[in-house]
Amino acid sequence: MPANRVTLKDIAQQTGLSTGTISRALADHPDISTETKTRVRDAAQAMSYIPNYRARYLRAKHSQLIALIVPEMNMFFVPSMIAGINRVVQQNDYSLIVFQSDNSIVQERRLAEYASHLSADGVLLVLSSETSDLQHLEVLHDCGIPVALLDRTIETSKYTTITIDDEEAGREAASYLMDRGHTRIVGVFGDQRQRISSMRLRGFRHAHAERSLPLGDSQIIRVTMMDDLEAQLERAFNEYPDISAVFTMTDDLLVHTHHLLARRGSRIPEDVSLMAISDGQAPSFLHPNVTHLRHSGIEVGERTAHILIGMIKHNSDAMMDVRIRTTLVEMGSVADRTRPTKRRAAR
Amino acid sequence: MPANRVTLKDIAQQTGLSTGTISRALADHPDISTETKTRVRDAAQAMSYIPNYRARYLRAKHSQLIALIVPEMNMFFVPSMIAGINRVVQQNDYSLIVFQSDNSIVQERRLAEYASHLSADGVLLVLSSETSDLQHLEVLHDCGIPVALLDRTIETSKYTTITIDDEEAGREAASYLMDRGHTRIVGVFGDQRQRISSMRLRGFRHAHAERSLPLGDSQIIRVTMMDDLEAQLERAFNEYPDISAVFTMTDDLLVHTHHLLARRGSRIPEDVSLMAISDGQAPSFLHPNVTHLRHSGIEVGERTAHILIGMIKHNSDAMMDVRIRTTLVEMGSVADRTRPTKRRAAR
DNA sequence: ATATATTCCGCAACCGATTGCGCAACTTTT
DNA sequence: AAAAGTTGCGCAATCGGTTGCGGAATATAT
Repeated sequence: MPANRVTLKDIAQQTGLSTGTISRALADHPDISTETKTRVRDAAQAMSYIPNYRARYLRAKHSQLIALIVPEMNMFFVPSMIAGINRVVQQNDYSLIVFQSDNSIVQERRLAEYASHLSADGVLLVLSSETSDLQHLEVLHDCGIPVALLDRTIETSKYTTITIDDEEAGREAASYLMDRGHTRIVGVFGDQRQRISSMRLRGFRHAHAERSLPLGDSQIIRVTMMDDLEAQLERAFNEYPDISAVFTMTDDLLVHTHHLLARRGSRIPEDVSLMAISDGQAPSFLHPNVTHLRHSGIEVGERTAHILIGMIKHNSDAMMDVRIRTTLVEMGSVADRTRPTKRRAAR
Repeated sequence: MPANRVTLKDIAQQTGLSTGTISRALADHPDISTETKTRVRDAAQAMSYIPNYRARYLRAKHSQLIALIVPEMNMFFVPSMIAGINRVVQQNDYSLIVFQSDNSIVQERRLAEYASHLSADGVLLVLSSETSDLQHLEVLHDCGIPVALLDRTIETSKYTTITIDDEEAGREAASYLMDRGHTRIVGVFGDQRQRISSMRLRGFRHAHAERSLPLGDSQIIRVTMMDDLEAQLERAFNEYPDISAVFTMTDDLLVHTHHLLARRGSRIPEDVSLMAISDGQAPSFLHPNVTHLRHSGIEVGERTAHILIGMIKHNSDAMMDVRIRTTLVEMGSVADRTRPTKRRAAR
């Protein structure tokens, strides 16, 4: 049953007033007497009136809608990021509409257009892995819809971006390990076409250069297909018997690497130390807990949402480039090789 | 810059036609000549026209919008469920709008109302843990908006529900362990106010009853705060030294339990076997991989979306109760105690 | 050449709510 | 008691499309 919705007109008929009056009464407009207001409100209640936002926002230029486009619903990071965004969005009386691009630029374009069709007030975008330029976002720019890119992005001077300080995180992770006497470290990185990967790798390289440590090709693992990881790890361990630590760039890579290390019988941290960049969830349920540079998905989400809403409210077109720093969380997956005895103190 | 959007009227002015003609031309209406159509399309293209869906759907009674309300963005299950929903939704030219209730019934009510304000064509709902009755959904029912409850739900004869066959899964898990000689099993369950928890526990109990196996109170762990888990586990192991297996009801509980078992030095499966109900992600990156009864989040999402869209299309008010069966995935975390030698074959 | 049928497009109402303007009725001022 | 000011509400335009109906221009039939 379609159950045709009650409209202002229906209430008007019922109460013998005009739709304009009903509208104002419901909106608590000062022009309407208190008496009428309560009468209207009661009638609306009784008839179970439901406002039609599509109609309302047809006149207004805003829709109170913020669109988020993510490449995939990864189990790591994305959920907490969405949670963060959602909180801020709801606090500011917006609604979040989530789209998934399936890592396809075609989809991404389609969704960006769709967001404009819905007249979203702003768009949050985590770029798909296929995306190498931002032309398809001009639709939004043309409509005057503010856009903020977060997490996975590419170089741009046009759009506001909010990212982890990826290069620094990569450098810090490697340095942390080096400080503890690890000189041969395997780095596990993602697809190099993504800025997040190349930057973290750059930092990793940088740390080696700073200390003039050699860095062999096989020490750097670039994972495009997760299936390749095992073979590449084996190759690295074969080529460099002195490997004492592994660094993984993301949670995804961490859990897989952790599993492969366990399978090959490497004890952590006795045989090999492990370190990651993570939001802290995966490290805390792996055993032993994994020392990592933490970036909170919630924080990234919240800050991004704040920034976007700021752009909407102030109609600002200014471009920002926000880098969020990571914090070190030591959890016992890294052995200190500078000290002769490496037994961990019992607590 | 607001950059006032191009409307049909603008194109009409530009081309010297009427808005009605523009609308029909863009919609490929047979009344319009091919020549005019191309002329209009070119003009629209040149002026970078963006249709306004709010206006379009103001007349139509449908919005092509499906709302999903989840209690939280759990890292397990929810992401894959959303992915499944999203795929079907997009395939059918709907858009998915995701809301998060933060496990609060107040939020849930608010969001249900909001969905009606947006005139969503359908609502998908994973109940919050606070929800004990479904009164707050009547808004939707009154508007004729079809609703489907999935995953976490409560008993209802009014709304369509799509769930895992929870009781059967609990029974099967326990039976599987018993078949392998485990007679003292610890079951780790969630909040008993949730149907999903009580049902899985019921199945667990049922399996014990079937074989007339004793089931002590401490064998059943009910986790409301994750912090309590460790103490309860310890108590169980102290009280029943013959515990040989642990069953966890969800991924969440699995990873925490796995971590606690590792910390207390229990080897899996030599010392204690481990089994779960899961969508298969967590079991595959824990070591050893965990044998589990698998329920695909994607499948749940897809089937639910299909059902809801069916309800929308056929304007059906019929209530369904769909149970999705789980499938056993053996991965080596369960030892067979019925055989004298328990060494696993090397591959 | 007149009548009938097509083709192609414009007119205008409509969806549901918002809002500027105007006006009657009532109150207050002089 | 007439003028001025308030109060409370209705009228009607408007947002941006969609669509039934009608009608002019052209093509086809008689």
